[in-house]
Amino acid sequence: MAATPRIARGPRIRAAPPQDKREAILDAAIRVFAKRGFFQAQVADMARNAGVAAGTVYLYFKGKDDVLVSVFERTMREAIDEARALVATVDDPVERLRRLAHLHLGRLGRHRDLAVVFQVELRQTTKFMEQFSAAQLREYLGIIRDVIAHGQAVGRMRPEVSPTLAAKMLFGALDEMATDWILSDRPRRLEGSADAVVDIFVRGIAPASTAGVEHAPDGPVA
Amino acid sequence: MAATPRIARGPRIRAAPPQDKREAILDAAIRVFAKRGFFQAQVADMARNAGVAAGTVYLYFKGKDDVLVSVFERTMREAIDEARALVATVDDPVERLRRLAHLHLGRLGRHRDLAVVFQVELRQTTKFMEQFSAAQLREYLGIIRDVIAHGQAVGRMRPEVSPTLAAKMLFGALDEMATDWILSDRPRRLEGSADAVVDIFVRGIAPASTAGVEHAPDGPVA
Amino acid sequence: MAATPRIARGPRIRAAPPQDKREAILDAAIRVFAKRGFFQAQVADMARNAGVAAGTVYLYFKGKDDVLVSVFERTMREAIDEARALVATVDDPVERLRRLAHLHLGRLGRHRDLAVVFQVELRQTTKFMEQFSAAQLREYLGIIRDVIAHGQAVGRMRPEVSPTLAAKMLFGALDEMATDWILSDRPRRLEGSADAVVDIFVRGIAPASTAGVEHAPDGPVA
Amino acid sequence: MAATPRIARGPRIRAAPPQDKREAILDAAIRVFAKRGFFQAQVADMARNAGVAAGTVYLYFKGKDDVLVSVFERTMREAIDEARALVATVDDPVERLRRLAHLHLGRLGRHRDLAVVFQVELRQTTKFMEQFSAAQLREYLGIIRDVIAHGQAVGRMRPEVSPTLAAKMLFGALDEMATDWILSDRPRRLEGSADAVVDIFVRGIAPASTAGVEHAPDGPVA
DNA sequence: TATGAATGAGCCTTCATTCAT
DNA sequence: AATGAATGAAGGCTCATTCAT
Repeated sequence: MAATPRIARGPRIRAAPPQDKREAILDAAIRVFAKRGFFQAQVADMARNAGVAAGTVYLYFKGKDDVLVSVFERTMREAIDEARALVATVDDPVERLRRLAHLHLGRLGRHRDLAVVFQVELRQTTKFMEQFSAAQLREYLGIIRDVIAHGQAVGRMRPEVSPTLAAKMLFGALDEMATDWILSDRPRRLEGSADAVVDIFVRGIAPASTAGVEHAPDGPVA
Repeated sequence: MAATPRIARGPRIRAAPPQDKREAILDAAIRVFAKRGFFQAQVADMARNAGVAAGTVYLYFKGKDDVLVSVFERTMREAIDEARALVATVDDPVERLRRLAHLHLGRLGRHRDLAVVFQVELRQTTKFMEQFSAAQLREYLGIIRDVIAHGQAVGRMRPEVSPTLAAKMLFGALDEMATDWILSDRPRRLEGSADAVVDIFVRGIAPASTAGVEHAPDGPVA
Repeated sequence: MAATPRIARGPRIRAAPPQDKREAILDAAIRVFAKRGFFQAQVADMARNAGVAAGTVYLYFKGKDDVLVSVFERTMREAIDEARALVATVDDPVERLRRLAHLHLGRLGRHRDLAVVFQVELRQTTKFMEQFSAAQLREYLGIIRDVIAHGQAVGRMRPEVSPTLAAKMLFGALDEMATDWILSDRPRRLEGSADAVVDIFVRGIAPASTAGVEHAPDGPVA
Repeated sequence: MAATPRIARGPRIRAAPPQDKREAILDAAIRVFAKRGFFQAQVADMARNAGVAAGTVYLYFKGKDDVLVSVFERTMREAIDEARALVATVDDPVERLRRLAHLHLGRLGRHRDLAVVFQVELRQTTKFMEQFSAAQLREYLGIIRDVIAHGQAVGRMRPEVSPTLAAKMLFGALDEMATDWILSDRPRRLEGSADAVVDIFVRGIAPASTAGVEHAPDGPVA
């Protein structure tokens, strides 16, 4: 979303076809992983869901593991790109966090299956994930960390707080909202928790002077 | 703790034995689950690790699933009991949270394998966990929530914050510390993050007036 | 049944005890084999049913197989003894067959579980039965065969019929009645089929002259 | 039989294959069941015998049970079809029974393994067979019963005999021949007993007047 | 004798992956 | 590129049997 519009340069012959199936398989995989869990999911299910034969999966992926990793990477790439684009657009540190939280919970809230895969399945597989994609997670956390560090630099956030720890803390808090949302039955909107979480968090890392000062949730910040 | 000193006499023939093996299997299971992950763990491994035959596992558990559930339940029961005992001992709301955080991270930090199982394996299996033990998780969260609600009642915490949401937020933040600790290689102490997390969190939910005020860790509060 | 009343001679010290359990296990085995089938039956079930511990079974039997063989042998011994006693009492060949059929179907009809074991379980296990107890089956069939041969000798049965084949035929016919009775739900009496079967059979092997002649069921034959 | 001669041309690419393996597995299963017995038979053996991998069995059958049931059903279908065809061809009631007996014993005599499975294995498994295939057995018996009932209608058989009981009796007698043949070592032909059994049986249910009268085996009856 | 906890060999079944078509 | 029938390794679970008590 909000992807940098690719300048239609060059012909780009043989555009979509080959990757159509790859995408279809990834989408099907998300559904199946969400419903059955990674280990219980069968490659044949993914294939059927994607409308291809089981063998075809192996034309696009090295194996079942690779499909999961690819789901992770595709999503993280999008998330990172969106987060980067957001930071480039908004200047106020607090507003940046607020919008990042909305982005995060919004994405998961819109794709429940994706949320399940990320909150539930990817954890359990962390073991083999370590070898592959920890870098992207770090990158994502790094964006939050940098926003906080920048906030400290401009005096909007308390300097003695570790930006790294604070970033993890915010991420963890949002994560818990997502996990909780998945496990609960009530059909409330996940994104609805974003402001409250960020509010508490921002107060928590606000400089002593600003504390108590209403941090203008929606005010003319950016 | 402080078990009633058994008068060293009397028959007491064949007293404890039966549960020795059950505990041994649970401990072994934690090690194996931590190393291989639930689905890749083999019952035979658990048994070997516990020093019993594979079939013996089935004398104490209904199956592999039951072992995992039992690990969860045993640990949660302990955690809940400890948390309850703590709340009964300490009165200051902020101190309660600080001590709960130490308890939480301390326990996981002391048993890395247990931490892995809880942060990684139990997530992925949430699916079948839902049916069994969601109640205990809710109970644990409920303790935190009540502490916050009480803090609000006594004016130590901002009343417009949802105690439920705040509890999840704190839990999620601590959780992320644990997950991050597991995935990182540096041998720092997990419990070391407790104060920083609680500090930010407590500031985040502090009443406007108290913000910035040092939250007298052990002072004569109650 | 109708066992020759043992003259109460001698003290018979230490009478029942030792074999009480053996008998109890055999009886329990019949019930369990009938309900679950030999291969699905568990030794532990038999033991529980007999009111003893699993290990006790091995004090009286070499193993599960031996229990089945013993059930067979105990029953066959009784059947053979009864059949012999009958033949010694009755002289008329036709009446002998009639009474043998009643004995056979009566015994099975009275103990449905025993019938199930004999008609169903013992067949499938014939393989390992061959090695043990084929002899007793032959002995039982031999009694029938001898009755027929005697019937031929006294002119009551057609001489050109093979007594061996005829014996098997009668046995098979009775057997089918039992099998059918087991599989059917209707609570009719198994022994009720005895006369009809024998009637047809006896006519089938009757000398040409006697055919159609009522075979004087109980009349003064001998 | 007498398959329509396929014109030897045309594409006919990949015509039969799919069921080749299924049939091969069924044939192999008969051999293995005959040799080891159902419960002792291993799926892997069946597969090896059929020249396929173990997993392949599960492409054609739901499980081991299903293989046995399928053996039964395939054979019964053939037997019933043959019996029906025979009845449609022959008119004389006695001759019908004679030919049915030959068919029955001939089939088993030609395939000793099949005979073993039918006489031995299928009995012991009657328990789970009840749920599946009792109908076909009844159908088979029904054919015999109808032949007898018809024989009574045309005055060739005694009317006071129950056709159902008589059918079971004949079936049981033939059955015993087969079982006995299996257990015996002598290499005599099983089908050789057919005439003798039918002869006795037919005399047994013959009308008083006809008794003793040679039952014109092939004469112009119908 | 009797017990029953413990053993561990054995096997059915699943399913990721391959490969001939 | 696509298919899907075939493969075969792998592992959870059962249960007959043993043996320390």
